[in-house]
Amino acid sequence: MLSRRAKYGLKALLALARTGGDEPTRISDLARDEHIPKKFLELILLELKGHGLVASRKGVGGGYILGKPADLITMGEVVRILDGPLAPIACVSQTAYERCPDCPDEQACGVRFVMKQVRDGIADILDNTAITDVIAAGTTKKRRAAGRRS
Amino acid sequence: MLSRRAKYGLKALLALARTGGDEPTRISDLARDEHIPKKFLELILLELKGHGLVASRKGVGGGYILGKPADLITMGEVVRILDGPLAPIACVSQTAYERCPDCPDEQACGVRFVMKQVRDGIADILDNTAITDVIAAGTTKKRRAAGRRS
DNA sequence: CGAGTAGCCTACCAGTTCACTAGGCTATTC
DNA sequence: GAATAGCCTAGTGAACTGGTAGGCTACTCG
Repeated sequence: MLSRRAKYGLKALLALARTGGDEPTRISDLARDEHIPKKFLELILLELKGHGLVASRKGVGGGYILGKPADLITMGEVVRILDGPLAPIACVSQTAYERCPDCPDEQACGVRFVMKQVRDGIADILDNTAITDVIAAGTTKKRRAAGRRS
Repeated sequence: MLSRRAKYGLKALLALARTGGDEPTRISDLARDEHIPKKFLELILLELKGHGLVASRKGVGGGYILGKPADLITMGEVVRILDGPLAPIACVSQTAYERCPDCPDEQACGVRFVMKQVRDGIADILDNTAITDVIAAGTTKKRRAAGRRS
């Protein structure tokens, strides 16, 4: 499950990427346009800033801009920051591996076997989709974006 | 995230499928062998029974057996029963669709666009993997089970 | 310089979910 | 009819979710 935190964070980043320039966007504008509770968004952006995905300027004329090129920000990165590991179960996570206490032989575990495939499938999509890809798909959305991935 | 409920449920079903026959297995045996809290497993099996995935017999010599052929029980079905929809976000769910209140145009939503792919990826794996497939993969696990899916 | 703006930071909170546990009831078998 | 094994309802503590509140700090512009 994608939390609202992650959903809001993704929406905000997409919005920032769409406006493009180095003119910062205020939290309140972002919140209004994307229908996100302002104070909550504040927290989310702060966390994204901590990971360098966005940068901010204070005072009049301040706000947020992207912290690095939009094509270097992947959906996977954002989701991992805001929601933690992509893996449905810790014993198949690349970034937060932890073994199940109740598993005598990990290699023989059927649940793990299947969930590993699921994790790989999710990661394959999210780590290979940058926010630029999403925006591009959006602008050409009427004619079924084919061959989306590199 | 896969809850423990779902994990335990899957493990129990796999165990029941492995023993195969029509000799029922007791909850307490299942719990001991699979390292699952007994009372918790009881609840889980009860729910699976409600959906016909397992059947039970009471009294001496009683216990649980599969409620239908193992090759007709998919991982997706089990996860949906115990954990709800596979979709990471409700607006892309097939079984529990719900529109986001904060989305003016669903077709244009970038988050939805990507999460739809994720949902489809997850469903493709889980709905096409029956518990027999998992067991088969386990017995041949040393030589890299290739071409797993139909 | 100083007023206003806009982000920063800490704290708090209600509601829900998760992972169990308790304990009695009921059906079945021998 | 006693033992067994599943059925069923309830409860519970801890963690997480999705916010809100409110003051502080940095920055800009006149």
